[in-house]
Amino acid sequence: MKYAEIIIAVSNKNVDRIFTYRIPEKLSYVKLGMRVYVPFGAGNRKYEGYIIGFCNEVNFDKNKIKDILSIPDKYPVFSETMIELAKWMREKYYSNLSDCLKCIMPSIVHEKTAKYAYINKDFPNIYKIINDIIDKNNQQSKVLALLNKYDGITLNEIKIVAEVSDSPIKSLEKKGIIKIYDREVKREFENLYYTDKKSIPFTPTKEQQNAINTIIKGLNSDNKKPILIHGVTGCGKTEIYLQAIEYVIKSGGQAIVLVPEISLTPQTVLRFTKRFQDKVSVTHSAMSRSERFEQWKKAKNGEISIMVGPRSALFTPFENLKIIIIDEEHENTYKSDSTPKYDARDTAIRLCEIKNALTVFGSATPSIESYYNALNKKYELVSIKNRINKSYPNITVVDMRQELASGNRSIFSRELFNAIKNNLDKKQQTILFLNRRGHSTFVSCRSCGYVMACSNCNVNYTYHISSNKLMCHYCGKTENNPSVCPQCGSKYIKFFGIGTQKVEKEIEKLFPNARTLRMDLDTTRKKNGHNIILKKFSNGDADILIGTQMIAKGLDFPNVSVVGVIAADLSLNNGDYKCGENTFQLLTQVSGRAGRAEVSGNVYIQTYNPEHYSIVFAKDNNYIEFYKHEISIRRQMVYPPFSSIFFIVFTGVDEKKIITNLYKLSDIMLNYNRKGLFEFLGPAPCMISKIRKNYRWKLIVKSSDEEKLKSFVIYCLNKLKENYNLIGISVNISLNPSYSY
DNA sequence: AGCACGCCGACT
DNA sequence: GTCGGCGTGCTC
Repeated sequence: MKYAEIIIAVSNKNVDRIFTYRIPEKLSYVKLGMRVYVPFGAGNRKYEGYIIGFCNEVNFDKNKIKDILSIPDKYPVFSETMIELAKWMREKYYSNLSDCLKCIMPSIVHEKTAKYAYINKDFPNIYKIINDIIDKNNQQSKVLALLNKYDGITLNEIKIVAEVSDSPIKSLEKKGIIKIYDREVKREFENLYYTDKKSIPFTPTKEQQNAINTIIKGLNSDNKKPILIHGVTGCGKTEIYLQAIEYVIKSGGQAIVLVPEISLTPQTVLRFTKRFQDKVSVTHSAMSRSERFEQWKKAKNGEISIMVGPRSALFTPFENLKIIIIDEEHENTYKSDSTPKYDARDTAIRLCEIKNALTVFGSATPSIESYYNALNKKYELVSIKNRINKSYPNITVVDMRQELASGNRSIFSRELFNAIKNNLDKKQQTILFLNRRGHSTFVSCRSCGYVMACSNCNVNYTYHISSNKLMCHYCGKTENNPSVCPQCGSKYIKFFGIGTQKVEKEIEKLFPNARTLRMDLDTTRKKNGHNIILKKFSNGDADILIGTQMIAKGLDFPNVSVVGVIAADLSLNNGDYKCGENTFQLLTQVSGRAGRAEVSGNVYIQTYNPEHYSIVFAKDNNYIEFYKHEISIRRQMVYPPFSSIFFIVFTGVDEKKIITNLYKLSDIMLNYNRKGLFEFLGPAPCMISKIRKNYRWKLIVKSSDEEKLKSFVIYCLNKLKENYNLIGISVNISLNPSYSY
């Protein structure tokens, strides 16, 4: 072949296409999927490129063709399969091919650099020159004023904050007033997982055997359907995975196991390393790039057969991939929030289609979408109803309205208080859970439990301290903050806002002798913070563990017999159509922490909404009834899976500018929505309406036709870009995001 | 992304 | 007229 078809490693829609280069004689060994360096653009600047095809003829001016410069690696960094997968991701997640390929490639090869600008202090009389330019009040002065304040920021930040194109920055560099350097972001690592004594397969229960048989049948079928294993907590799902993988390995196949987050599920991960020892490799976020690259090479060379890791482990280059297992399928960590915004579940299914492999999802509380797919025969459903050697905890729902009526204004109900007290006396451990997710506060009545909600959206209002107003974060509607409850007239209607620190202080006040540990974003920020806290707690160095949802996941502490949910309402009212689902999943998970071994468990769920379906069905441990209720709401409100929702987010320092342009976009969309195929909500401020001086507003578009929706949104965005100047606005779009923006 | 081209206003 | 600054369009 004379020419190579190359994707340039530049993240920009304008260059998101194939460029053809000549293969020089000395580089004739070049292979598909290799990285290359090529001259590109008028300056023949050296760029990285990826070979995605070859050809002998071109249909444009041959004089334009340039030669490939060099090949940096000994082997291809992705296979034909991965190129196909990347092409699919480009379409599905509205991104460009180079970003998708970068995402799939081992991370060692794409150095993460950013361009930083600095004031050139070696330049004679530099500050006099700077002040002269600032006085002239031109584009360059904006750049310099910014650099004067924050020396050494990225070019991207300058462009956004100072609202300039790159021309004035370039001019300043040419004059020698500023300098621009590439700087690399580096990471440290620590090896946390090692192979221990080999574990031996258990004899499966009837239900486990049935699940294993279904997987084996699926593996041997030509027409593979994804399998959803819906199994109650503690039903032995991991053993099913282990035995299915055993089968795969025996027939020479390879397996990928995705887990939500390694640091939060160490016990599950150890089950894999114990069973398969050096055949298995684990990747996690604390690993260095070179360490991960080692694992990548081992996988490529067939030295390992199993990869356990977070969603990025999906791109492990196994030649004989036969199965992808996604544990805790409902977790939102399976959706990426950086470009390309892929969903590991859809992407796994696509990869399995290409590879003729089998996808297996597992969860005690499957996502509504997945269970819907299973009931509609898109997935095969396997249900496991019995726990192994474990009884269910006793779950008590405590009505906090009655506590208030009885004069108890503490954050602990009398029942939970007594349970903690007794547990301390018995020297058993307690977990207190507070879902402090999201920064928003909602307004509710402490007498009757009424929650202020938007009539348009069936979504609760968010309280804005600055304006003392209620606002719907879906459609933008505002209302005054009521002084009395519209339902019962009580004056105890106010916004909610307690955090884990407050819970810790209360415990110290009420139980001065109790030893407490707090686990949340603040206490785990430092390296290995999770493990230190968890180890202390499992060693019995503390009586009470207080934490956010990070303590809800698959942890197993045999001595924990009381679990308290301080305010189940916090996750019920986060202004998202998924909040009912999230609450049910969270309560089920948290309850699973109590009484896992000999000790029987008691769970106390404190709430102002004891009759809310998410709480009622979590108490009864009844996923099926919960699903029926939730799916009827989704159908009625036309939320996923009955529609697709596009979030368009504008971010920028100039709030007025992002709002006016988002309204312009909304006008364009309304104008082109002649057939009424699309439904709009907003513009409205994002959940977190300002991050690092950048305001964030969103527009939501809904439709039952995902393909039409996608092309409509892209078409309208292009119209906006053609007619208005969007400098200083960063446009972010994503489909059915898992968290509310 | 980053380069050249061509337009435009300010200044000799 | 000329020069520097700035937006725009193209890149195998």
